[in-house]
Amino acid sequence: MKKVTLNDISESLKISKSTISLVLNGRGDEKRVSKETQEKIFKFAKEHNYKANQLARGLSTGKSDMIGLVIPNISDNFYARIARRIEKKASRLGYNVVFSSTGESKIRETELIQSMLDRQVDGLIIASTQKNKDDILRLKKQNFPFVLIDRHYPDIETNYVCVNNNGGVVRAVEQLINSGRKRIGFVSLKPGLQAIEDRLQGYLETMNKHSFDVKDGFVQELDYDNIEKDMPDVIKSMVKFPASVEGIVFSTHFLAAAGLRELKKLNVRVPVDVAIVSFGQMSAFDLIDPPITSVIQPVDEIGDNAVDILLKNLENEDLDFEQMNLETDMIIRKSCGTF
Amino acid sequence: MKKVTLNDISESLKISKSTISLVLNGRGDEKRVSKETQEKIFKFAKEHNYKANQLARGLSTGKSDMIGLVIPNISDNFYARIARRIEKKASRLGYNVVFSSTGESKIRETELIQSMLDRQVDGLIIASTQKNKDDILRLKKQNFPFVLIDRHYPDIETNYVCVNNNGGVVRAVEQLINSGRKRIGFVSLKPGLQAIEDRLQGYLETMNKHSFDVKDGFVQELDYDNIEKDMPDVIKSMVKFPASVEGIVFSTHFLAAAGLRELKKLNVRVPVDVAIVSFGQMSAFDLIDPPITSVIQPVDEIGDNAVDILLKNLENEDLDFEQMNLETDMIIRKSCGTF
DNA sequence: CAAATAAGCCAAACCGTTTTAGCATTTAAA
DNA sequence: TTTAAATGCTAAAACGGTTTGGCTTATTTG
Repeated sequence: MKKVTLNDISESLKISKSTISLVLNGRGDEKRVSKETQEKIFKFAKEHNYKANQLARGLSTGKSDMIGLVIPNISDNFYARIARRIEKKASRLGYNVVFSSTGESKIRETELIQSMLDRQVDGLIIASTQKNKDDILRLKKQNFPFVLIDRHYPDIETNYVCVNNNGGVVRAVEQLINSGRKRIGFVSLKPGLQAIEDRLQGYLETMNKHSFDVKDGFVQELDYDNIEKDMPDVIKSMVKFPASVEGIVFSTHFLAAAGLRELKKLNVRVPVDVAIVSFGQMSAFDLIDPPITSVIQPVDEIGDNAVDILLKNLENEDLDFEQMNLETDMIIRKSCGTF
Repeated sequence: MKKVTLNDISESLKISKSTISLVLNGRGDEKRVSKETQEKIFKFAKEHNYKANQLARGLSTGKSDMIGLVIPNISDNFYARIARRIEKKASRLGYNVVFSSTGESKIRETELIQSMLDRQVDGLIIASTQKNKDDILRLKKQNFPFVLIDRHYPDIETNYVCVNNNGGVVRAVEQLINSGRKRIGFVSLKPGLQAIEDRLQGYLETMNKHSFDVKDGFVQELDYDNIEKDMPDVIKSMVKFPASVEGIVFSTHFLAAAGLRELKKLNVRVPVDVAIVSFGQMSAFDLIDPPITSVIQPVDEIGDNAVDILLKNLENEDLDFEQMNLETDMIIRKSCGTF
C-alpha cells in the first residue's frame, strides 16, 4: 500500500496536479474549479486516503509548520509542564513541536539550535543555557523568529517570557522573616544564569533591607552536575556554627528536595530548627514532612505566552520585541514555620 | 543573510551540484573527486556556513531522520524521563524527535500518528492509549517501523518494551502481607489499559494465593480525568466498615500521591492504620511522611531498548518482532509498615 | 455580431537535495 | 598502435508538493 501522491491522483483522474493541489487546499472555489471536478478530486482523495507529504510541502512553501523547543531538560517537571502547554497550544494551531534537551551544555545548545534550523523549523522557543550569546545574536541578526523562556539575556533585546525571580525570592525571604527568622541562608546554583543571579539579588536585597547580616556561609552555590554529591557538606556547614542558620531559601525545587533530604539525615527539625522555602514547586511538596512552602512559577502562562508571541512573529516580520516578567505566586505550608 | 544552497555553491564555484553534494556527503573519495576540488568545496562551504536543507534532503532520500514520540502526557514525569532518554540516544545517532501528548484520547492519538506520518518520520515510538487498535494494525500492515512502550496490545504482534506489571504488583502485595496485613485494597484506574489490567490481576492472584478475601470495596477504580474529585470518597469508603483495609496498593504514582493526601486528611495513620505501596515512583517519595514504598519501573531501559529496537528496524525491513517485559524493582520505605 | 468577460483548467517553473548513468580525457596494458 | 581501464566530473531525473500566468471555450455585453 504505497503512499498516494498528487501525481498518482493526477494520472488516475486525468486532471492536472495544479488543479488537484488547489482543490485539496480549499482554494477550488477561489480558483473557479467546477463543483463536479472538486467532487471527483475530494472523493478520490478520501477513498485513497491521500495525505500531503509535509516535507515536500515544506520545501515548496518554505514553511515546515514545526516549532523547535530547546530546553535544559525535558525530564525536569518544570520544563516538561511548559512543554506540554506549548505542545497543546501549538498543535491546536497546526504546528508540531520538535524538542531537545541541552543538559545545560552550551555546545549542545548550539548543535541543537542548528539542527532545528536545518530542519527548517518556523520558529524557536528556547530556555537557553545563557552561555550562548553568539547563537542568540545570530538568530536575531537573521531575523529568525524566536522567543526565550525562563531565561533571557539582559544585554540582548529579544522576545522573552520569564518570571520575576527577584520578586519571588523577596517574598520567600520575607516569609521567613515574618516567622521570626533573622539568620537566613540561601542555597543556589553556581552563577551563570541570570535567573539565578536575580534570585540571589532578591535575597541580598531583602536581607539588607531588614539590616540582617549575610554571614559567611549563608550563601551557598552548588554545581548543577554535583548536587547530590555536594549537598551534604553544604547543609552541614549551614546548620552549625558559625553559620547556623534559622532559615533557608532554596533557589530551585530540586535544591529544596535535596536540601531537605540532608536536613532530615542530620535530624534537623524543620521548621523548628530551620525553616525553609523553595523557589519553584514539585507535585508532592504538599505531602512532604513538613509540607514545603514554595514560590510558584506560572508555568502555563509561560507556555501560552511563548507560543502566542512566537506565532505573532511568524505572521508578521517586524514586530516590536515583547518582554514579559510574570509574577510568581506563593503557597504557604508548614516548612516556613509560619504556623 | 540568505541561506546558502547547493545551487549557490555550484554557481560560485562553477562546479556541478552533483559533485558538491557528493563531496559534502563525504563520498568524494569514493567517487574519485580530486583533492583540489574537494578542498575548494569544503572551504567554500565552511566559509559560507552551508547547511543542507533537511526538508529537501528528506524529500529526496525518503528519510527524514526524525522519530516521532507519541505519549499520553509529557508532563507526567514517567513519560518525561523516558522521553529524555529516547531523545538523548536518538540524537547521538543523528535523529531528532518530535513528540506529542495524546491526553489518553483515542482521537488525538489517531491525529497525532497521522500527523507524524505526514511529517515523514522514519519511525514511531508510541505509548498508546490502547483504544486504538486500528491505527496500530494499519501501521503494521504498512510495515511502518514502530515500537510500543509501556502499553502494548496483547492480541497484536508488534515490537514492544513494557514492564512486568503483574510481577511488580505481586511484589507490592507480598510486601504488605509480609508486614502482617491481610485486608489489602487496590486503588487503580478504570480498565482500558492492559497494563492496568495486569496490575489488577497481580493483586487478585496474590490475594488468592494467600487465601485472603477480596471484599467488596477492596478494589477501587478511578476515572483518569477525575482523580482529584473522586479520591476522597474512594479513600473514605476503604478505611471504614465494611471495607476497612489495613493496606492499599496504588497502581500508579499519582494515585498514590492523591490517595495519601486523602488518608492524611482523614487522619489515618500511615502505615500504622493503613500501610501503602505505590506502583511507580515520584522523585520526592523518599521525603514524604511517611516515605513511600514503591515499585520502580526501569525508565532508562524502556527508553534505551525502544530506540535500539526502532533503529534496528529502520535499517532492516524484516526483523522478527521484539517483545520485552522488563522487570521492576522495589524500594522499601516506611509506608509499607515493614519497619 | 464582434468584442469583452467569465469560467474552467493546465503547463511549467520552482523549492533544495540525492543519485545514476555516462561523457571526455588521460593513462596503462596488450 | 590500438584497446582497455582509470580519472574526474556532470547532466538530468527524481522526490512531492505550490503557485503563477495563460490558454481554451462559453457566455455576456454593447
